[in-house]
Formats: sequence, structure tokens, C-alpha cells
Amino acid sequence: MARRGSYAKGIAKREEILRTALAVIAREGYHGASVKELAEAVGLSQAGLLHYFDSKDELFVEILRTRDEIDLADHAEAAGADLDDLRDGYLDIVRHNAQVPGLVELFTRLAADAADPEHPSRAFFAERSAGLRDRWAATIAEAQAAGRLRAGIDPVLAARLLQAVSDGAQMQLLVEPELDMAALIETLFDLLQPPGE
Amino acid sequence: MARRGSYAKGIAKREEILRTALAVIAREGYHGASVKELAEAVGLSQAGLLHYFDSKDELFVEILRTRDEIDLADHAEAAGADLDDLRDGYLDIVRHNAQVPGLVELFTRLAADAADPEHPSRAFFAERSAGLRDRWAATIAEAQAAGRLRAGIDPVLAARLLQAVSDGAQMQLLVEPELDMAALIETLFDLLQPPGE
DNA sequence: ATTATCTATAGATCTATAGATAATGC
DNA sequence: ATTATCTATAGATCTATAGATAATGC
Repeated sequence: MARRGSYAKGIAKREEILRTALAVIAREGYHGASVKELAEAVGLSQAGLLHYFDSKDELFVEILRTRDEIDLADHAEAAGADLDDLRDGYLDIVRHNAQVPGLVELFTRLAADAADPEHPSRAFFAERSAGLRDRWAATIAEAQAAGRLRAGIDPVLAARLLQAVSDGAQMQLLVEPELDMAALIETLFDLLQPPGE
Repeated sequence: MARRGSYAKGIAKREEILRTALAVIAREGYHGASVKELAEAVGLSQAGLLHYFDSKDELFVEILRTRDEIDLADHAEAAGADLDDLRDGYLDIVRHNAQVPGLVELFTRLAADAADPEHPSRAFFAERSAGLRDRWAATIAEAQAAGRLRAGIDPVLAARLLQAVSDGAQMQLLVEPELDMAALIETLFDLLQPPGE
């Protein structure tokens, strides 16, 4: 069950597996990327790689989780960020995602898997989505109070809209790689401006 | 190649396959629904069913296509519908989708498949999305000219926003079945209202 | 003692195709 | 003549596990 490495070497290897998998999928796309393919990329046999994970499905979820960690580390500066900081960091991440369609595909595929409550991606998506929503709703509420965003819209609904636009734009990106996702999201922010501006 | 039935019986059977598959997936969800399972539901062997389609992938794309046809027939009254008609028909469809998570899952899964330009779902999603976007952009432009929607937003961008919100909301629905997708979309419409209202 | 890794394999699928036979329609 | 369907099967995967050996660390 607990396949996590306990020796220093194992912990490092697990990390290396996830980083390498991310790079492989980003570069070559996720068209049925197999455990075997990812194992070779990191110099392990298929069984050797699976030693670190409970199952293939868990492996892929961990890959996405690692991506989020990296994205946040790279683009989310201050913790209690105000609207502009949060927004800019978010748009940075979105622009970055547009460069890695393989990861967007993986994301979409695991989102479909999450329909099964038993699938490991269910918990990941549920938590991720709740976290994003809460952070955005809080920031939006503050900005409304400060008169920097249009009032009269439930902050939670506004946060949900933002999430939906992001996820939907990613879905569309798969078919239309030139899509300007950031522009779409900025349009939503424009609509949320106070009437006066 | 052309596996389509030519005899009346074959044409009817193909139709029956698609309708039945739709019902099975709507009812039981799409958790790796197999050709075999769908074949049994319609009283054919797996090979018997595949006689009507070029491949499994094509079958599933055709299932989605059939869903769209049914949805449009059920909820899209007038062709040159004005904003309110289009909007109401659309919201009806969205509310209906919320009842059939299995189909939403299928949709999401095939959207991921569409990342591969060779996959049959690519053409389906490209056409579907372009069609929706054009219809909505035209209607939004008209409504803006008539002062019924806020001006100053590119109608095509507004149409893309609507699509993104719809697709993103569906994605979220998989994890949060109680989500009120229609409310989310109505919020977007509210944001598109002219300032005065 | 426990972990990291390998090779080998069981076993589960699933898709596509080949080669029949029975039914349909020009 | 062509289509509708079946049974049977090849062949391609892929995942998980068993059972071994070598390396690591209390």
C-alpha cells in the first residue's frame, strides 16, 4: 500500500519520476502515454517505476499534482495576494499552460476520470477546485468591498465563473491550439469591472 | 470503409444502436463503456455492432453527434432565433445535460481524445465548436446593435466566453453533481447586460 | 530489516478482421 | 449481389504481482 520511498534515494527517485514524466508529457503530448514509456524516460523498468505508486492512475494524478506545485511555486508570490497579484499570477500560469498542450490533455482526461468517485483523480479535482474557488471568492469579495470590482455578484459565483472559463478554455485549446486563453479570461475580468470604469 | 447500412433495415439498426447507446450511457454512466456492452444492449454481437462503424472511436463520436441532433431538435425552435429564444433553448439543454452525467463524461473524454488531430473526435469538436461560436456571435452582435447587450465587447469573444463557461461548468459537474450550471451561465448573461439595467 | 529494482508472467481486456450463413432487394 | 449478422481468433496492450537480488540504513 504505502509504496512511498523511505530511503533518501527512493524519495529523490520518486521526485525525479514525476518531474521527468511532466517533461515527457509536456514535450511529446499525452497520447496514451504508458507507464512503460515514462519508466524508460527515467531509466527504470515498468515494475520499478510502479514501485513508487499504488497504481497507474495514482501515478498520473501525482503528475498533475506536481504540476500544480511547480506552477504555484513559480507564479504565486505573496500568500495574501490582492486582486491584481492573484490575477497576474493566474494569467501567467494560463499563458504557460497554453505552451504545454500535452499537460492540458492529461488534465482533461483525468477530469473525465474523476467522474468515478473511486478514481484517485476524484479527490484531487475536488480539493483543487474547492481550493481555487475559496481563494478567488475571498479575493473577489475584498475587491468588491474596496470598490475595485462590480458589486452585486456573488463572489462565489464569480469565482466559479472564472474556474469554468479557465477549464473550458483549456478544453477548447486542445482543438484550437492558437486560442488566446489569457485574452478570454481577461475579458471576463473586464466584465467584472465596476460600471464606472 | 463505408460500413453504413444501405438496406432499410441496416439504416434503422444503426439509428437504434445510437439511440440505445445514448440511453445506456445516460443511465449507467460511461465508466469505460465497451462496444460489447453497447452491443448487448441492442441485441447484437460486438462484431455485429462494429459492422456499422469504422471503429470504436467513430462509434462514440457518432453517439455524441446523435445527442446533439436530439438536443437541437428538442430545444432549438426557430432557426433565426433572437437572443432570448437562443438563450432559453440553450439553458434548457444545459439543464437537461445536468441530468445525464454519463453523457457529460463521454463528452469530456472525447474532448481529450480530440487533442490528437487524427482522432475522429477532432473533426467533430472543431465543427461543433465553430458552429456554436458563429451562431452565438451573430446573435450577440445583433443584440448589441439593438442595445439589448452591453456594447464594447467583441461578439466573438463573448461567444467564446459562453462556450468556455458551458464546457468548464460541465467539467466541474463531474466532480460536483449538484452544481447549478444554468445559474452560472445566467450570471454570465447578467454580466453582458447593458450598464443601465 | 527494509527498500529499490529487475525479470517474468498471469490474466484481463479490447479491437479489428476473417470467414461463415442467412436475409434482403435490384 | 449486397448486406446483416454470427462465431472465432489473432494480436496488441497494459496492469499488477510474484519472486529474486542488490543496495541502504538502523
